[in-house]
Amino acid sequence: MKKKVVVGMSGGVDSSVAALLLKEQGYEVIGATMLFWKDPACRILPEGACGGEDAAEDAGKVCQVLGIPHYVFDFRSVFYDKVVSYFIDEYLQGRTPNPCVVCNRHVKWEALLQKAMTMGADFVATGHYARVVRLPGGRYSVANSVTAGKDQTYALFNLRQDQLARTLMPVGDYYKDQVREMAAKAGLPVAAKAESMENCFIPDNDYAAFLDRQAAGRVPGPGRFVWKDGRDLGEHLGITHYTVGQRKGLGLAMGRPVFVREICPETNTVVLGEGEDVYRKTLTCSHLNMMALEDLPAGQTLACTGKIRYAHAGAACHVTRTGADTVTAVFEDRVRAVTPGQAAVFYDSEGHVLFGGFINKD
RNA sequence: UGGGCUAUCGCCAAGUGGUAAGGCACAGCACUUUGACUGCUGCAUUCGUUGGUUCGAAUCCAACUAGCCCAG
Repeated sequence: MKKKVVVGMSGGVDSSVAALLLKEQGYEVIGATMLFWKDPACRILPEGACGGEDAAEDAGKVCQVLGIPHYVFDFRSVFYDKVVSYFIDEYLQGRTPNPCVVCNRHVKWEALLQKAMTMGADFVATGHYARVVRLPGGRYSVANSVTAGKDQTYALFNLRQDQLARTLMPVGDYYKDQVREMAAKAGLPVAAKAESMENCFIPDNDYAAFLDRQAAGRVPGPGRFVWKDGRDLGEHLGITHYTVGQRKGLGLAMGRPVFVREICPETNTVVLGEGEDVYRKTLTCSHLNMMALEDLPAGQTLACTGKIRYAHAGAACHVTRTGADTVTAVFEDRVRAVTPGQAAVFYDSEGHVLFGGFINKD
């Protein structure tokens, strides 16, 4: 009997080709588009934004061409509870969230997987350029596909073992150009579609305005910009407008570039410094999720590569278990803008995700 | 209202007779399944105002205006 797989389809090329490949591989494929967000205040979603209505429309067309069924799942309320509210809370606490990581864990691989199971599916699939690998010890991990110009494993670090066991990423072995080619050859209407980018639920990318709308009354107002030595530099728009390492948008003419070094929600203050001041050698993180590594016993130190943001090449470091749910990483060379709220993901020399967590302010 | 100093893009600031550097800020684009970082491009026909000298002035002269400092 054919294995059944539900493919999360955003209406983009990658997930469309994922469906195509699975079909060719002999799976019984079901297309599924998830509705995440619909903001009545902004009806225009950019090309490729996930979770909008035109996403469903495009995905539907692709499914028609492929001759597979297409479902639309309304995940807007889970998405709000798990992703949007997390996003808001983090900003209100002066942290910088990564909604994609959280969405993957709690929506794409939780709500969707559940739905797929109730439909009798064996797997869930996506269009990520990554590979799910089963290690000799039996554990699952993800690795960057060698063909990927960019790494997508960072955003997947938070997936659980049982989720990975039921995950397929069929485009993980191809180059982007090949994927577009396959899409074109199969006559998929989305072959030439632009890459999706930026936050899918804030199409205009104006975070601060989004927070003002969504968390009206809870957003801390203007506060003070303070130099690293405590000197007052003027008024800021509110801590939700800034993130560690930020240079642009401060509105301060200091004669040279200055950067956000720290955000202090307790005092509603944003601490600034020179570019140099934003480098650090250590970080601690919590809310750990173990992947290739089953556990890191207390006190034990592990040499690995750490990434502290999506587009980070990775840097050599040593991590040590310092608490029940905390780990400290010491980098060989200082890393720029360690930002509370962002994920820290650790890899072995093969590029497998060992584990990861969320960076703390310390 | 005695004396001195200063007035160049939103901020800082080059320029001292030959036809407006640069930095910051800001804007746009590129990059990007998060925020950032980064890169590229743009950004004073005009130098407090009004006259004068000169072939030619932001640069010299005069008056005026504004701010700062020192005096009584």
